[in-house]
Amino acid sequence: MPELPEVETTKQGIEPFVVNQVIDKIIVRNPSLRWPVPQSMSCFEGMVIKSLERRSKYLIFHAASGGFLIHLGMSGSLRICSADAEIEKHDHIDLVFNTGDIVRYRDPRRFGCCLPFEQDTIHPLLKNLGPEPLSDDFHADYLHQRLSNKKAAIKTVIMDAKIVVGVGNIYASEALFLAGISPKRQAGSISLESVTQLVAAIKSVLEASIKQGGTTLKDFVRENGESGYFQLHLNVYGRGGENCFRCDSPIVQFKQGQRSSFYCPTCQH
DNA sequence: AAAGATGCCTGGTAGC
DNA sequence: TGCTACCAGGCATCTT
Repeated sequence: MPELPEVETTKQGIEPFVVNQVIDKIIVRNPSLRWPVPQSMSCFEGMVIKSLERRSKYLIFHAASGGFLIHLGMSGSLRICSADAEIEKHDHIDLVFNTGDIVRYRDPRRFGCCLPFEQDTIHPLLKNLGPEPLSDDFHADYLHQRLSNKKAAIKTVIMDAKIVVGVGNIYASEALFLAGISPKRQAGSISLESVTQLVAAIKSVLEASIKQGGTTLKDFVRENGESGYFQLHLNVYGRGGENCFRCDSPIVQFKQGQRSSFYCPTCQH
């Protein structure tokens, strides 16, 4: 699953092949993504890509006029191909550059999207997003203020993109473990001191993961975008029934909303 | 009205 | 070998 670190890794991987390059052709083999890929994507043919930006888990291609955004959903990837590369089953979109390089979008589950926006507009999907977790705008006072009076469980709140972007299911569980906070805790009940630890934990988990992504950057450009959180040392995620590395008591798995949560009842309160 | 809870899209994989 | 259950991100659409 591309989480924020994977999207950042992808951005860095394709950037040299994209920025200041001209798109010759956009081939849409299957427009049935989360939302249909509009015909109007062809308007970018002949245009130069001026910059590439990541916001939350969106990649934003800024063209000479307007641009488009790509979300990788949960199974999407972008990779650099040459013209003779074999097209595989789930390769839905090609951005063919006049250098001969192709940015190929693959997404088996088609939960992702590719949507254009007009010059000087912000796409509705990018409005109302909270701060980037690794930016200075995401700090303890901010989060503590946003949590105040919230009755929902802390885990669901930190996964809410209006509060902070890019904290997926895996990182939410891991960060709460590092901060010693139970995922069930009512968000508004958490002290500023604990929130401070939580903010630090979110940043460190994401930073560690981006570092991991960096190690696979070369492989990514060569062929596959498989880079991974799975290389991370996971303390609780996916470890239901196994023993806590810190206290040796069993990790508990349960459902929060529709999602699996993992925590150590001894270490997290 | 705002906040919280639920639904939905899809295909790979684990388990039998 | 084939089947079913399960999982996941995040927006849309309900409830309360």
